[in-house]
Amino acid sequence: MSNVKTDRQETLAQKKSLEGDCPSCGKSSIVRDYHQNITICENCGRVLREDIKDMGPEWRAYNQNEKNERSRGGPPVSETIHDKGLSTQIDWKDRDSRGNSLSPGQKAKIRRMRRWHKSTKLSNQKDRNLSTAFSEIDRISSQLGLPRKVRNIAARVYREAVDRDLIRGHSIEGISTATLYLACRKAQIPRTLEEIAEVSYVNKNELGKNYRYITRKLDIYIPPVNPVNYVARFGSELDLSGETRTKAIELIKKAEEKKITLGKGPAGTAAGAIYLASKIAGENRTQKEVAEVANVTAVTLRNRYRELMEELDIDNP
DNA sequence: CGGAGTAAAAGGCACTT
DNA sequence: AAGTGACTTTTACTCCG
Repeated sequence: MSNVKTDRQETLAQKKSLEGDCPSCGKSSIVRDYHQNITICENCGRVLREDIKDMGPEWRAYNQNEKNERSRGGPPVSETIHDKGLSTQIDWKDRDSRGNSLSPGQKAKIRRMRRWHKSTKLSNQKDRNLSTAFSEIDRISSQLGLPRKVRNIAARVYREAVDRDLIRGHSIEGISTATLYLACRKAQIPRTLEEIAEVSYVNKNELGKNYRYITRKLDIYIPPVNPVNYVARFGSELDLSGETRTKAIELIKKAEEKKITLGKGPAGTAAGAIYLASKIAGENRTQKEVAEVANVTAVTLRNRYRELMEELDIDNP
C-alpha cells in the first residue's frame, strides 16, 4: 500500500516521508505535505499536525510575471472564515494605537462607531448564515479528524448553496452537515452517513435527504463510493498488513469486473473482501471484528464473502 | 465461541397514481 | 404525497464443529 503514489505526488514533489510511526495505526507512513501544510499518515489518513501559519497563497502563478502581479501583503483569503477574514475589527478598549487613553469626545465617537460597526457587520444575514455554517463544518470535521481539504470543499459548496438561495426553508446545520458529507465523498475519504450523523445535530435520514437536495440543486454528481476507499481505514483499524490490504483491493476489483458489487452497500463489499483477504493471508480476523469496523452485520459480510468465493472460484481457505 | 445459513421484518430507491 | 415492487440489509434464530 505504501508504495502506491499518485502522479500528483510524484510530479510536484511536495511531500516528504518522515521518521516515526503513526499513533493511530502504528505504520511508519507519516508524510509531510508541504502543499496542504499538514503532516498526515498516508496509511490511515490521520492528520497529525496542521499548521496555522499561512504558507501558500490561494491563487496560482504560472510564471514569474504572474507571481509578481498577484503577490501582495496579508495572508491568503481563507475559505472557512465567513467574511474571508477581510472585515474590520474595532477593539473594545478605549485606547489609541499607542495604548494611550482617549479623550471623552473621542470615546463617544468610538462608541458610536462600534455600534454601527456591529450592526452592519452582523446584520448581514448572509454573513451570519455562513459563519454559523462554517463553525459547524469545522466542529464536525475536527471531531472526525478530517483534513483541511475536506473542510474547504464543504465551505465552497455551502457558499454556493447560499448564493443560489437554497438554504431558505432548511436548517443551516442540516445543509452544512450535508455539504461536509458531500465533501468527504468528493475527496475520496468517505465517511458513512451514520458516522457523520452521529456527531451532528441531524439524524441519518435528514442528512441523506439534505445531501440529495444539495446535489440535485447544484447539479453535482458524485459516483457511488468505491469499496476500495474503505480498505485503508478498516485495514488500519484491524491492524492488517499491507499485503492483506492489497489482496482485499484486488478482490474488490475482480468483484467489480464481475459486476457483483452493483447495488450493494460499499461498506459490506469492503468488509467481505477484507475478511476473505485476511483468511487467504493467514492473518485471521473474525467476521464479527471485521463487520464491526465496517458498520455492517456479520450476515451481510457473509453474503458478500460467499459471493466473492463463488464468483472468483476461491476454495474455502 | 466462530461460522454458515434462513425466514421474516425493515429500510431505501425508482417509479407510478 | 402516498403507494408499489424489486432489492438489500438487519434481526432473530437454528444448526454445526
